[in-house]
Amino acid sequence: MTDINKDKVDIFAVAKRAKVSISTVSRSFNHPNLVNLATRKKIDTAVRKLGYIRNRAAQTMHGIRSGTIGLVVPTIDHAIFAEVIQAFSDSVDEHGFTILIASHGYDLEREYAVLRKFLEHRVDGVALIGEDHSEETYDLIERQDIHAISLWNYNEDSRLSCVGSDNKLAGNLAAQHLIDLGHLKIGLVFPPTVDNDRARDRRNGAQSVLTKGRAQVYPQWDIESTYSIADAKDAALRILKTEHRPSAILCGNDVLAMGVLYAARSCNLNIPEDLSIIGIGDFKGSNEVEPGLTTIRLPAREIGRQAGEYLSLSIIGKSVGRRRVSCNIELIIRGTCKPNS
Amino acid sequence: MTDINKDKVDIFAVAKRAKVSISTVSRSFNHPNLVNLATRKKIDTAVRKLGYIRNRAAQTMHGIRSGTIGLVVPTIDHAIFAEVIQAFSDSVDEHGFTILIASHGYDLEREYAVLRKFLEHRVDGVALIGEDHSEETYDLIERQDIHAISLWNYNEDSRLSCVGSDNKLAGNLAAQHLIDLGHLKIGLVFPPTVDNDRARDRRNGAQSVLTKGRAQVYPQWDIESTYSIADAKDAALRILKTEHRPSAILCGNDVLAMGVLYAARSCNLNIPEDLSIIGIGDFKGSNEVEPGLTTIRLPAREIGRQAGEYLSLSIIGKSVGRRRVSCNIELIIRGTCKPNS
DNA sequence: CTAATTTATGAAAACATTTGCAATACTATT
DNA sequence: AATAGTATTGCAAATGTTTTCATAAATTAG
Repeated sequence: MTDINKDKVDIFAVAKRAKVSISTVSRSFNHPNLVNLATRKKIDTAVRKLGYIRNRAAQTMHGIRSGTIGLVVPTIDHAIFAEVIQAFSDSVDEHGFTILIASHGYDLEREYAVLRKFLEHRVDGVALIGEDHSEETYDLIERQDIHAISLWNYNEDSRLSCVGSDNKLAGNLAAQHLIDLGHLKIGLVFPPTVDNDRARDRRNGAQSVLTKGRAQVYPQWDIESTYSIADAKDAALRILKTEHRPSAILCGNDVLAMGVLYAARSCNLNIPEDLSIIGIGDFKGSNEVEPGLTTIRLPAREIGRQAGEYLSLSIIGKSVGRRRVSCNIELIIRGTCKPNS
Repeated sequence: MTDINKDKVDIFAVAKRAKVSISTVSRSFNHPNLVNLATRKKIDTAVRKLGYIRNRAAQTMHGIRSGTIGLVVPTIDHAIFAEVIQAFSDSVDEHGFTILIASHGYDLEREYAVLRKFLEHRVDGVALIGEDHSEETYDLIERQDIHAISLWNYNEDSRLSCVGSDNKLAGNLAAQHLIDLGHLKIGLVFPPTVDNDRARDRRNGAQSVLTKGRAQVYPQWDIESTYSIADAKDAALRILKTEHRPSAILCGNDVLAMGVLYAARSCNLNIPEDLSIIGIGDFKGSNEVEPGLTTIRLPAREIGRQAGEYLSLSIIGKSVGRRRVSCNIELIIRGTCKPNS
């Protein structure tokens, strides 16, 4: 077999084998134009024979970028975050970055801990979801002066650069659609809003329009459900089984809306004849359910892509300063809402 | 404010401020029992005041583990991989590892490139999905002698350690269930099987049972669909619209089954009266759809968790050698299949 | 044919740590 | 009080690179 020098395949081994100095080897990687083609070839074959792989840790020590970006999400296992993560990852990948990822399960203390860990790894930048973070977290980011960006929510007063959509507006639009259709008895299914600005904004946005529109939201129609179809279905069953039920239900996101839809079906209610349902998000599958889910589309992939792009450029130095990008949202009318009769 | 020495908060700065040598500072982190409590406290306050964060890159250069594990997946944006990733991440996190993640979009060349990149970052271990990898990839893993594990598929002859389920058996079980119910005209909706051993195994598993059971699978009922509800729905519509349609459809995974379910609904077919549907996976929501999806449960979280645990231990040195873990699968009977009349 | 460039290479310092070894100070034992 | 041990600390070498500076060789110009 090729003689792999089992012990220590470092730049010295390569240099020795190629009969040049380590400086030349290093140069042939970093500034190939400064080294003679012939020697470069010698080095190349040595690298190949030895199976040498550069050590980024050693490079990082020279102030050279680590080539990593830390991404902290509440949870990976969400239809919606998965989509953002994918787009973000693809986008930074194009600039040569690799992502370190960790989830904190909606626990801001853990988020802080994760961020610290990332900084130990000397990530070149970090991306967080939303704007609810502990003061310690914001402090750390500012003190360490690290490139940072907040994804998913847009806020013109954001403390960090942000790329996202206006979740309050999303709530507004959803509620307005129901009001426009003449619904006045409206149920609400939302996830917990503590430490979750996105959900909070949507909820507030919806509430304010409903109040203005003189809609009724009886407390027993106002239900909290974790992000899970199963939970939402259970929650919805509680609303729907009361004899006095709303004519429409507004959901904090499409997964919850799916749960409500299934709950309705299991109660033998026809959608949208007996109940209108509107979601927020426009997740995969929302278009395909029968009937198609009426919802507010949030451009997840677009947000991930733009955030990755901006953060990369900002690290590379081609873009500077804070920036706030608002990604458009829109009402997608499908089959789960109809005018109230 | 606290005086953060903007330029260079390294171990020297801490040492200086705490009036000790850098060795002592280093020791107080790595072997706290070797340093006096009083000095440890001095160091601690210095660290706090300066906002010092250790540099793992520098540590890594001493043969100390980097504390990272590379996870290479075909795509992050899949209900099922998201779940595995989450469980894997949580599991390795408990041992202090952080994951580097990248997707290759079912392109094995890219997978190899990603693996190389991970090795440059000196990950302590890598996890790959399935067993279809390029020879180069396997080669690299063996040559670099890095801790590696393959997730998701179980195979007693696997080249790497593996934690997963027997996908062939999953196919067997699904097909057998349909045969047991008396179905003989069966449609198939599967994802592309090139470079995807999981899908291939399921398909082969299903086929062999169907053949043995003398079921008919006309070519026009044997459809390929990418992993997407939308695609699967379209594909299914093509099968269902022919006058001569199967009495049951077996799907390569639950997402595809969902698509088929919606397609059936949009054709006004009653499930399971007019058509039986069986999936593989038991994803989130499969239980909640109406009717609940009959499927083969693959324990995604369990696989992720066990893989993370095993890989961590193997890196830490508490476990050695190849190991193959088979996670149980089971038929989950819900509402989408009924005996053929 | 010599001087002035340009091209190609190597030596050594720098990067931020860890750790083996040696030195010092303190405590317990006889 | 002297000896042996133990606890605590510092010095300096080592880790795997990159990069500055210096030097040597090759090329071009005059």
